[in-house]
Amino acid sequence: MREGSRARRGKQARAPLSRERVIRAAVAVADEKGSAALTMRAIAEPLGVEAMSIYHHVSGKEDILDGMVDAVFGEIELPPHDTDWKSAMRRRAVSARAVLLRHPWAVGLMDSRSRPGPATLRHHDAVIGVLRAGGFSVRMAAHAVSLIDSYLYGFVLQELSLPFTGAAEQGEVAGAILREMPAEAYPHLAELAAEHVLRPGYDYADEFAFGLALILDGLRPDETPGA
Amino acid sequence: MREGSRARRGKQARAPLSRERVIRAAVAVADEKGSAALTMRAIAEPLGVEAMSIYHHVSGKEDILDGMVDAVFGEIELPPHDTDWKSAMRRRAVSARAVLLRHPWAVGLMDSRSRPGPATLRHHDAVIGVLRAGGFSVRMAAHAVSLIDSYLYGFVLQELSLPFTGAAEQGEVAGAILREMPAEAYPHLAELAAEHVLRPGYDYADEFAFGLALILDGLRPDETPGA
DNA sequence: AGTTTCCACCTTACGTTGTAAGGTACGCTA
DNA sequence: TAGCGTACCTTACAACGTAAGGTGGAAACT
Repeated sequence: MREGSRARRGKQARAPLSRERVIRAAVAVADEKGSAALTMRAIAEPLGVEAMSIYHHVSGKEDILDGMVDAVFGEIELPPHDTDWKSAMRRRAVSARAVLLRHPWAVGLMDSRSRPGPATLRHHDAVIGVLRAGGFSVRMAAHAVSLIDSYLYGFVLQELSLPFTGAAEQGEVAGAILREMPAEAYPHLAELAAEHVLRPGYDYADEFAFGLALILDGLRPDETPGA
Repeated sequence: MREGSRARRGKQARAPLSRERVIRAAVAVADEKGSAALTMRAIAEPLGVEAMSIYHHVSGKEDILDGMVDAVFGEIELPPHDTDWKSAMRRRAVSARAVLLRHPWAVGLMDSRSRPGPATLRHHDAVIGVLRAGGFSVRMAAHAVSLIDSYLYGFVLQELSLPFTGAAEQGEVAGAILREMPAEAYPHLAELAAEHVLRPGYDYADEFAFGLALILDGLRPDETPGA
């Protein structure tokens, strides 16, 4: 029995590490310095600790990455239960996109990381739950989750691979790329850039709502006949 | 004038390197050993060359990664011009998915890589071209491309993050995960697993067609009114 | 022909990475 | 007081990307 052994009176030493504190620090480093700067030494430093000390609380870097992905899922707003499934799915998707943009390294980590954490499982469980409550069959709920999440992750992936983030910058960079791109070789790309992307007010982020609406309107709780 | 200086008669030495040969070798290494094993030394070895020699033909590893992504786009079948836009888009998407599964590292490289190569540009140009020919306005074509590609990349991303690849393995691993997952904590997940994913004959790959059909059926060439 | 240039590749070396192995100091229990 | 566990540190190593400079033979000029 060693209950209460956590008590830590007097001698105000540095708070002890924990898996959670390590992962939180890792998320902060990745957010601020980028995922390439996410080294064990960089994680340890803001914790006031040497790199090797981390290994007493996580099993290795892979473990940290798993934890980071789960932490991100924990930030995503669960779909609300007090509306129709469509509004709930939309809210969840919008929240998820915001979170994934706030942690740009997250989508990149998602492939290669196949062991979901508790927050991830709870998240998916809630999403399926809302669909089931909305009248979706198990099979249709599976279809819907796959479709919505594919769109979500793919959209963010594309958004992140654009060489800019704000609508302001957008025109500049796109214009520069377009300039060094032979317009006669790629006429449709050139047309799309000139008449759409480079127009003032264009923001790729606006595309998200279009696709999401199309998908949600296409989904229906009742099994599609003959499928 | 040094035309013809490429002539290389007699003395059958090792064929000289080139950016293209380096990139091809890199693709082969990533395909066979995984993207983690994609080191300069690993790329050099099958070329019969030391790592540093590569730097005479590419500017660095980033350059190789850019080239690899472009090579992957080059493998994707361009949408055919001799059918309706919907069939063409479907064929292209199916081909793209096959290629991305053949090179599992490609989706992961796509974010972080923002300078598109010629094959990538030609690919996108052809896709937009088919949509325009099908009656899509520039604006609607942009919507459609964004939507379809988001779904495509996102679907493959999810497919790759599954800890298995064949339908056979699928049941086993999913069953194992489910066993160590408290069913009462994630009831909907458990239900979905038990009644859908673990059923014989289930294959996540089949989901692709469902979402793609829904998206393509939701798209229409004519501008949506009021948008 | 002799000389020079140059190109393709190699050697060596450096700083950084993840992490294995083992050391050290403090506080709890006996 | 003795012993031990916990929590952190030190040192060390193989492998990474790549900077800097070397080498040797074929091509190009005189």
